[in-house]
Amino acid sequence: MFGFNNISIDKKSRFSFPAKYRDAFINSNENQIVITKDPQYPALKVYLGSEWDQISTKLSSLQGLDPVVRNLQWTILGNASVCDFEPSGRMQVLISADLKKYAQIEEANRICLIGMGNKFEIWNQENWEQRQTGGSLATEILDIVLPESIKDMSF
Amino acid sequence: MFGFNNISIDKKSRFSFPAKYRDAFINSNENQIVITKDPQYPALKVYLGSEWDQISTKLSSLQGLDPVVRNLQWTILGNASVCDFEPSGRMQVLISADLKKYAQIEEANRICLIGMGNKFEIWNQENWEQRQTGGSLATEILDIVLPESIKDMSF
DNA sequence: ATAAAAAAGTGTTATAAAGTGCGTTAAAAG
DNA sequence: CTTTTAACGCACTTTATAACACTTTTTTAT
Repeated sequence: MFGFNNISIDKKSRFSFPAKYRDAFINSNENQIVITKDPQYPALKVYLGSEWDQISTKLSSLQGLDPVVRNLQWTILGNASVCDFEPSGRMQVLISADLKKYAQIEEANRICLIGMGNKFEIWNQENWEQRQTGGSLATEILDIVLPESIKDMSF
Repeated sequence: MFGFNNISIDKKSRFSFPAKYRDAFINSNENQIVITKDPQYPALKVYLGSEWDQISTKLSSLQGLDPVVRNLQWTILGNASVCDFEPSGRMQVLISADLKKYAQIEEANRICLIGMGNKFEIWNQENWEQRQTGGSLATEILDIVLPESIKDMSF
């Protein structure tokens, strides 16, 4: 599941996955989708249920006294929104007001949905374009020193 | 699969692979083609499905908290367009509006398709000629410091 | 605490746009 | 001259989205 999609969100903050991903969803037997915050950028991560189970299990088992780990746990686990998902249906997902705000897509009625293989990212258009052209974003958090325990995780 | 081809794209932004590559496609049993952005130049990369599987698997497994890695993941994975491909048929492939724009082939109805062995590149004519004659392109991104993890990858 | 009102969430339908398939014409190669 | 290949045009199909209606939950006022 790859590629760039500029799609609309309706008045109730729902978007639909493009139809081209339907077969992949059906084949992987997913019936849940999880949206949460991206820990580094003003963007959202969208995981398939099975992928989320792995990540959340691993992340929540880590040593919670390390402040970097604890921050990741708060950001990723503490903001996750689990949605029932019917791949053979409309593949619609609601974005909560809180997550919209975090990704700065409050007023816009369009989002960029980026397929990254086993997960998706959701960006507001301006931020995505700025990232693509190498521009930096005010809110990005890059210079953290990662503890060994999460260096092998790919969120 | 080598060589230079100047071919047309139709009103719906589709091009067809030249017939001379048909046997090679049939022999390698490909039924998918993936187009994505070239990370350094305003051009597109075209991979065979099997080749893409290798590249995307490796790239998505890398440490996603490293900003250079993440940029490559965005560019290559996040812009990939997977097309069903029937080597015995018309071998037609659609170029998305977004990729057209990136490769600066918006208005033109011709492209240069360059066979590079196991992959192809798509250029707009002027950019290709400028590259061939040693000219530089405004948008090229060459001076990134690559992390060890991707130094052995050939995109 | 209860009822009314408002807000939030879910689902359906209609229409325009985008994508796909295929036949025909034009051009190139043998 | 015949055959193959590339380009074009059209019709059909699928997809995306906006508008609308309905249901559930939350809030507010009595």
